[in-house]
Formats: sequence, C-alpha cells, structure tokens
Amino acid sequence: MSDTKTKRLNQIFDATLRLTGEVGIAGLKMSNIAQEASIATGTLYIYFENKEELLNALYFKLQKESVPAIINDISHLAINIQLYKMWKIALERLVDNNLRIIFLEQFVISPYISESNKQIDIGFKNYLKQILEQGKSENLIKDANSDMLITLIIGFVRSFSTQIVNDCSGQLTEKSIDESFSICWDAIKK
Amino acid sequence: MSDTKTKRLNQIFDATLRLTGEVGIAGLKMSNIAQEASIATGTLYIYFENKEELLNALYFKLQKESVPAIINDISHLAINIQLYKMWKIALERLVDNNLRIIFLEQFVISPYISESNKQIDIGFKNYLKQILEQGKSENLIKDANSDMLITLIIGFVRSFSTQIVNDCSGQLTEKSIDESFSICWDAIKK
Amino acid sequence: MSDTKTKRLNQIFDATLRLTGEVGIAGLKMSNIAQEASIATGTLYIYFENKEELLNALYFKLQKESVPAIINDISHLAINIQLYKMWKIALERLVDNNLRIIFLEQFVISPYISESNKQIDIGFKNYLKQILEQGKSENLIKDANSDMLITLIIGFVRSFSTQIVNDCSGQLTEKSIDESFSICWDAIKK
Amino acid sequence: MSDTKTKRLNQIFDATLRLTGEVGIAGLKMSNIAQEASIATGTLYIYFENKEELLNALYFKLQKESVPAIINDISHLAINIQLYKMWKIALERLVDNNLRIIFLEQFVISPYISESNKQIDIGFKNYLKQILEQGKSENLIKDANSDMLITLIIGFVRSFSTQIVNDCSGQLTEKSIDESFSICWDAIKK
DNA sequence: AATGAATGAGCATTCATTCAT
DNA sequence: CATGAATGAATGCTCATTCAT
Repeated sequence: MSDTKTKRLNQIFDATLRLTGEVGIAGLKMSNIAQEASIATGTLYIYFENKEELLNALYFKLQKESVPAIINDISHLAINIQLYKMWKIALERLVDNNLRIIFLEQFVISPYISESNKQIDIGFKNYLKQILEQGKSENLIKDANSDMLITLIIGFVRSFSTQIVNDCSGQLTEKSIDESFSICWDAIKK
Repeated sequence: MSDTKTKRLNQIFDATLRLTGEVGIAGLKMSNIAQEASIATGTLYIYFENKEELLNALYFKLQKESVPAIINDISHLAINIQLYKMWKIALERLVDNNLRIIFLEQFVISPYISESNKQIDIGFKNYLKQILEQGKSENLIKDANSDMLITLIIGFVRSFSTQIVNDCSGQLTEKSIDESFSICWDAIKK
Repeated sequence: MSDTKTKRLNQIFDATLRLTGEVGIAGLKMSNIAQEASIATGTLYIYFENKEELLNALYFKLQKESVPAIINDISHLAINIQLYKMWKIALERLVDNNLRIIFLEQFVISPYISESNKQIDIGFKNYLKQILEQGKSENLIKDANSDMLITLIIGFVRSFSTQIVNDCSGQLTEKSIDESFSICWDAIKK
Repeated sequence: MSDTKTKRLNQIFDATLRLTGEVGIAGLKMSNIAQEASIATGTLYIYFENKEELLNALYFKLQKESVPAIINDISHLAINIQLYKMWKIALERLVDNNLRIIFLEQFVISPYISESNKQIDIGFKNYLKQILEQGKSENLIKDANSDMLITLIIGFVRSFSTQIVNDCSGQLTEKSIDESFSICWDAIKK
C-alpha cells in the first residue's frame, strides 16, 4: 500500500474514532468524518464503498492491531504469568486509547457490523482457551467450563477498562493492573 | 393509569423489545415499532413525546422491574448468601427475557439515554457497595477497591448472561448458576 | 385502488410527463417531480420504491392505455380499413398528448427501463402481424417478410408523429392522416 | 492535426461508442470513457472542454462521415436509382457499425445535443428533398408533401437498421436491401 | 383517541471537473 | 501533455414528526 494511501486511511480512521467519542456510532455522518479528516466528502468514497465498509474496515484494523500485541510470544512462560501479561497489555491498549474502546463497544452492537467481523473475536478466544486448558492440566486452573472462565475474564476486562475510561479521574496504574489481575486470578485458579 | 393505556403501553414496549432483538437500537424506526405493535405511527406520539422519550420510558420500566426483584429484603442473610441470591435473580431475569438484556446493553451506550436514566444504575450499585463494605468489615470480602469488585461482578453477570442468550443451545441451569457464582465468589472473597 | 391513490398517482405521472417535455428523462429530478406535482419529495417514495420504479410504472401505464385503444375490436373489418383505423388512432393518441411520445421515445433507450417493460411492445406487434398475415392470405398485402412490414409501419408512425409534435406549427388533420396512410398502404399492398 | 492527437481522439470516440452500446448515453460517465480509452480522466479535458463538447464532437464526426458517403455524386442517375443507392449506402453504414446507430439515435434526443448539431441533419434532408421534387416534376414520385415522404423514408431506414442490429441473427443481405427498398419505393412512387 | 398519508429536513452517495505532480 | 486523486455541488432517498380526517 502506498504511503499516501496509508496516510489518508489513517486520517479517516482517526477522524472516525475521534467523532465516535463525541457523538457515538449512531451519530456519525460521512460529511462530518470528512470534515474532521480535513478532506472532501467525496474523497471518503474513493477509499470506501460506503459508510458500512468504512466502519467495518476500522473495526478490522483495531482488532488486527490488538490481538497480535496481546498474544505476542509468551508461550514459554508460566500460565499465570502468561495470563498476567495478556491482562496487562489488554488493559493498557484499551485504556491507552479510550476512543478505541468506545468505538469497539458500540460497533459490535451496531447494524453496521458485517458477518465476517462478527467472527473476528474467535481467534483470540481460542488462544485464551488453549492457555486455560494447559493450566487445567497443570492443576493450576479450576476445573470449570473453559467458556465460562473466558467469559468471566473478557467481561471483567471490558467492564474494568470501560469504567476507567468513563471515570474522568480514572488512571490505569501498575497498582490497579495488579490488583485487578489478582482478583481475576483468584476467580480462576484452583 | 387506565387499563387501556397500560395495555397500549405494554403493546408498544413489547414491540420495541422484539424489534431491538432484530435490528438493534440504532435500527429502530418509529413506523416499524407501530407496525409491530399493530397500531398507527401517529398513535405512538399520543403516548410519547418522541422516540427518545419512548426508549427512555422503556429503559426506566425495565430497571424499575429489575432492581426491586434483585434486592428484595435479603439484608438479614449472610453476605455470601445475599450475593448468591442477587447473582441468581440477576441471571434468571436477564436470561429469562433475552430481549431485555439486548435492549439494556445497547441503550446505555446509545445517544438516546437521558441524564436521569444514566444515574439509575447507581442506586443498585450503591446497594451492592453496602453489602461489599459490610462483607469487608466481617473479613469475608477482599480488601480491594469496592468499585473494582462491583465492576468485576457486573461485568461477569453481563458477559455470562449475554453468552447464554447468544449461544443457541445455552440454558441457565442450577448447576451453571452455582458454578458461575462460585467463580465469582472466589474472586472477591478474602 | 382507492380514489385518493389513483388521483395521487395521476398527479405524479402528469408532473413527470410535463417535466420530461421540458428537461428530458436524463434531466428528471425527484425533487422537481414532487414540486411539479405539488407534493413533498418524500411522498413520491410512498408510491414508488425509487426513481426507476416510478418511470417504469409510467411507461407501463402509457403502454397499457395505448394498446387496447389501438386494437379495439376491429377484427370484422376489411384489412385496409383495420390498418387505417389503427393508423389513425395511433397517430391521434401520439400527437394528442405530445408529452406522451417524448417520454416514450426517451424512456425506451434510458438506463431506467426494466427487462419486463422492454418486452411490452411485443403484444401489439403480434396483433399487427396477424392482420398482415391475414392480408397476405387474402392477396391484399405484399408477400414480403412481415417483420419488415411491421418495422416499416411503426417506423413511419413514430417518425411522422414526432415530426408533427416537434414542428411547432404542426397539426394532425384528417387530410394528413389520410395522406400518410395512403403512402403507407401503397408500400405494403400487393 | 498531429497524428498523436488524431489517434487520441479516435481512442476517445471509440471508447464512447462502445460504452454507449452498453449503458446508453444517459449512463455515460467521464471516468468510464477514460478507462475504456485507457487514458486518465483528466486527459479527456485536454481534448474537450466538457462532456457535452465531447459528445457533440462525436456526433459531428459521425454525421460528417455519413452524409458525404451517402450523397456522393449520383445526381446524373435516374431518380429511383439515386434513391436506391442512398438507401443502400445508408443501410450499410448504419448496420456496419451498430454502435454508430445506437449513439445517433440516443444523442439526438439527449439533453447534450447543441443547437448547431440539431441543424446538421437538415443538409441531408434538403438534398433528399431536391431529389424528391425533381422526381415529382418527372412524374415519378407521388404528389404528396415532400416533408412527409422524407419522414417516411428516414423513419423506415432507422427502424429497419435498428431492427437488424437488435435482432441477434439479423444480417443485411442484398436481398433484404432490395426488398426493403422496393417497399419504400412503392410507398413514394406515383 | 386513533389513524396513516404527507411532510421536509437531513444524510448518503455520485460524478463532472480541477489541479498539483 | 498526461495523470488520477481530490473536490463539493447536486441529487436520491430516509424517517421522525405532524395533522386532517
């Protein structure tokens, strides 16, 4: 992809994220996205077929960026350390760019999400499942249904990061990362 | 309120819940709600000023129905029993009418939610906070930040009920209620 | 169909025909059609899915009105009288409402015409073919390819009516009808 | 005109004719013409002020090519031979390149045609008129209104060539040329 | 109160034309 | 000259809301 195109796409994605933070996905207008990105409305349609494709492309990009960063080569570590690292990276990524989490939370329930993007989470969940299964075999993790444990973990990360983002004075500190992970670990350890 | 009016309101609310399950909140159209409720579009505006008021009224009704049921006079029981009962009732209510949870999840992040309704959750959270504080003083609950614990609990209940609703074969059994609560309890107990 | 609906459709069709005469089919705008029909733009979309459907419906109506009028119960008459009556009615109908011919001529080559409407002429052509075949068997009509004769007749009617319509001072008189038919008849008679 | 320029113009004209056959004049887009001609959109505007000029230039070129070929020095021949030769050349030219006829038919009723191009037919019609007038004075041609006869002839040529072009299996043979002319001649001869 | 056709402001999308490279 | 990405005015279409019946 040419540098110009990449740059233009990022301009558009950044503008979309910024606006989502202000007006939500339901309030997004193509003309506003263009204005926020300092381009003409028509230019958006050079890069995307329509509004739906633009939003799905942004979702795909955010997911693509997130998952590898989270699961990056930690397979040699102890289970609880692996989980801790994933926990930390997930929280940091989500909270670091709070616009990201606002967009993701809203997009997944919007009428715009495509079938293919609906399935995109599954890769990460499978990876998490492997770790949990291994933990069970090492007698470190509870013998509960893995799907339930995964639901617990993801539900907590989402709630927690959303809370920090929405709480104006909220900050993600080492202490809060450790404390939240500790709670999560107690929930799933044997 | 006259019986006719109550009946009419329920017709509208049921139609709205049903449609939300199909098209999401962002996809709701007043004309469709009317059609689904077997009334004329104009009739909606006899009962509600506009779309925003209709949705907020539905949210208010769902919350009003849920909260009392959950917190109904259990203050004399042991902390973990109180929490277990709340856990069970919350799960049952959410899963029982899956349209309810879909609507609630979407509404709280929609542009339609009013300031007053944004605060409605707080009552329940304060109640939960009291229980947790009492638990801490009885040395049963972790000495962690109560808001974090609440976030954990609510995040898990939401994720878990959503998963059961979305999983076609998902059923809420005594076993899954107990198992999920057990995990949650391990997370917050001392 | 209710009277109101019929009236509304005619309002829209009339407005469309009038505008086609001014700006041609390529220049038609939905907002202008609405304005010309003294209704709101949105109202057009109550009666028609989109612009394409509106135009196809108008074409269908014009054709439906024309064909029966032309072929109305003349089968007992002599061949040349039958043809003369069809010739006269066709010319009168086309010239009588010159907007009709302008619309028809433009629509059949526009990108809006649907496949089903493309086939609509065939009914009339088949009727004409029967008459010509009968004429041949009675030794009144040339033994030439019927399709060619039909093409001749229709081509001439179209050209002639278009010329009269476009010629500002043009009038369709009994004399010009008779004269033009006489020429046509000489072309096809044995 | 430089060779390069001539070549470029032909590239553009050919592309325009080809596209008109596919999407009609109303469906022509400058970007598609450029693509079909394997040049950049902007390049079109080096050779033509705008879309209207491009189409009018193409129409003018097609007419310039056609008329001389049709009326080329046949004035010494008998009237019916003159007409036969014109008939034959006209049919051959039109059918030879069916895209030509599609374009011409659509362009003359499009909103793009300029006043000057509207008059371009008149030269040919005047020539035809002279022949018919001469034929009348020689007692060979009917004493009918010449404009009507011209309308008949042109209408038939157009319909007939269009039919051959649209009829997939249609071929222009010596036999069909002779047969069609014979019919036409019967129509106008005394 | 109930109706539902009508409204029109608002938004998504198109495409002829321009201009920096 | 040639390019093609960028432009933005113009246009098709939507849908919350109104109002005559």
